[in-house]
Amino acid sequence: MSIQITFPDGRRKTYDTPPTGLAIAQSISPSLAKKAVVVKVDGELWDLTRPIERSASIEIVTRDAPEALQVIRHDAAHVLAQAVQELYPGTQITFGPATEDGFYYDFARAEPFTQADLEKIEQRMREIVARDLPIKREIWSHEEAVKFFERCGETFKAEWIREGLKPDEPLSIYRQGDQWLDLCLGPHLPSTGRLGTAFKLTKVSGAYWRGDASKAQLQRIYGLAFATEDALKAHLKMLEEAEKRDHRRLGRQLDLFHMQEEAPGMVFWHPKGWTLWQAVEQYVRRVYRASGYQEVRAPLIADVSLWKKSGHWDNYKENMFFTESEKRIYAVKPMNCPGHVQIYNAGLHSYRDLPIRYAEFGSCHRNEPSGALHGLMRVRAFTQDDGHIFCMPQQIESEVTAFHRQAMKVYADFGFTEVAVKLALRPDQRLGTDEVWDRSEEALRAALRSAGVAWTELPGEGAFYGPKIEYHLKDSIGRSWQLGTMQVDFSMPERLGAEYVDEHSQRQVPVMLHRAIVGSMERFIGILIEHYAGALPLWLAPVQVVVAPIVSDADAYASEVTQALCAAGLRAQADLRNEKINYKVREHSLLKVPALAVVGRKEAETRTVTLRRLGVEKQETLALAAAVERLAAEAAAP
RNA sequence: GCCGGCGUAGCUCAGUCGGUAGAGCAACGCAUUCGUAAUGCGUGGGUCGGGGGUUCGAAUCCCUCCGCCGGCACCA
Repeated sequence: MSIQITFPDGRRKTYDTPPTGLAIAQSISPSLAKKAVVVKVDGELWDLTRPIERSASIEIVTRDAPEALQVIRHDAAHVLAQAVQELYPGTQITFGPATEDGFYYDFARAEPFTQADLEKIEQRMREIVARDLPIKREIWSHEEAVKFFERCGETFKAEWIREGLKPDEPLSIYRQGDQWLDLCLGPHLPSTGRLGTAFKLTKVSGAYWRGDASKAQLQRIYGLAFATEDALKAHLKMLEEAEKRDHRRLGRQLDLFHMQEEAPGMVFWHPKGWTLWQAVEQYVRRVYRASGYQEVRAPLIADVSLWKKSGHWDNYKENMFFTESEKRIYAVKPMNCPGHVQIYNAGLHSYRDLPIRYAEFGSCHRNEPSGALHGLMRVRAFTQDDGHIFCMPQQIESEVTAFHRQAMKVYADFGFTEVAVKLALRPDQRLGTDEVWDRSEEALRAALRSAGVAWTELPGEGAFYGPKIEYHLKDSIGRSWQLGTMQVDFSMPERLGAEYVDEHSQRQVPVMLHRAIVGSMERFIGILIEHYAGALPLWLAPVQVVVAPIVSDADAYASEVTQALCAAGLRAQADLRNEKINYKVREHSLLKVPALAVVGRKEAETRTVTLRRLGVEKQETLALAAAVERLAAEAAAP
């Protein structure tokens, strides 16, 4: 028997007996063996202790390699599980994967874990690391594994093996020390000591068994884990910084909006916040016009009969608000599409008129589950930059690609470049035949293909009336939110009786495209605030310039400067309070005002202003007219 | 909706063992006119999220409702 191992540099070595990754590393250098985490065998990550029984190319993965992190994190989850079972006998193990910054493990236990428990558990984890228990991989048969876990009272594990895994496939079991083991795909570190100390348990929460709300609720423990202490520290620092960018905190600090108990999930916009809103709205309105949309406005409530016809009653009523008057029941609109179809239906349309594009800053109410609400990101009352395109099937692709280009331009104008594109496919609860869904999904794929973008697909996540392209952006703490969307809908136009007359004088049903770029104004503004940490670019800033006199002798001139700035279309304010300039600079800096125009006696005499930009200590003194001109030019919307 | 945590002045927060609520900032008043991130002194401000209970007495203990926060589920 001869096994040929190829190294990354192309060198080869022949072995008589199957070597392990650890042995190979050891033969290269003891320090490499010490740093080794796993071994990559023909591109696949293997345990260092697993014999390599065939010729292969290998690469030793050390703890500083990016692939090492997921192994370290996954190991941390297992060490957590062992610690919990040692401390709390009777607790069942379920699943515990690595996450983006650490790991979690779900346990079945009647008593929830407390913060004090977390400290004890983390302490025990450190002990398990110190014990440096060997981690060994074993292969068990399906039947053997089910029996074993049932005998131990691990009913969740046993259920998973019975229902989630194929009976004829052998299973890998990882034994950690003599006592503890878990079913796992691996790979793992050779021993618990290699996990290191750069981990920290962070939070507990509930989680449903197999992600299903109708099944048992488990106790999830989350942790962070990194290769080094420094990396962990850096991550904690990052989280602290992210908290300062939180739009809920900044919304209060910058006096943009508030929410209160009487209107959960609904926003009270303050003057400054509404100014920001208007800046965004006016920008989007220009986009509407430039891309051939006609702006419309539909009622906020309509008789339920309309929502029964549209399919919302059957598919969406859990999320709708209702109201009643004179024995009629009305629904508060959760979407704008049926309203736009009514406007479309008010006239007769020729195929020559298509595509017809309607747009609306559509105010929608959705009765979202209370636990889903989250600042401006997830609300119950929101306004969409909604639009519906009525077109013929052969026009779908060009409409979708044009929309895509427009959307990417809008995101770039607001400073966003990292937009994730996803394609959400047919959900279980839906309208229309499979054949129609095939067509709709393929139409969107074709458009994305021709736009030349990369996308990921999300099976089961489409709207009940059609598949959708989703545009996602991340908030300050890395949560991803859907902003824009483009959806193909072959169902609703027919249900609501939309028609056009084709070239043969025959009535046809148009296709409807649902689209939004910023998505919800609320969510978009939340993302904007976090993206800029409150320091909005000049064109969006609620207050663009504050004119601050140094002495009251300059008050009159300061008012004149303010008027000149306002006359040039700038949002300018004078700060005539009897405060020192230091105080004013500090306060307006904290309020993230992008430009400060300081005027003292000197400026008043020479009719100049001294400009100071947010966060920049260097100042520049220039003639009043020149300053106005410069700021006005800079404040122009893209 | 589910699990857990939290709710005290406009904001950020303290409040011990159940003994009748406090700080800083902000606000207001007075003084100060000052050149780039906090001028000084003084004053007012609270149904301790709502309701109920235990107790001689509740911010504090118990029940319940509401909201918020973290996660899960949901998310056109």
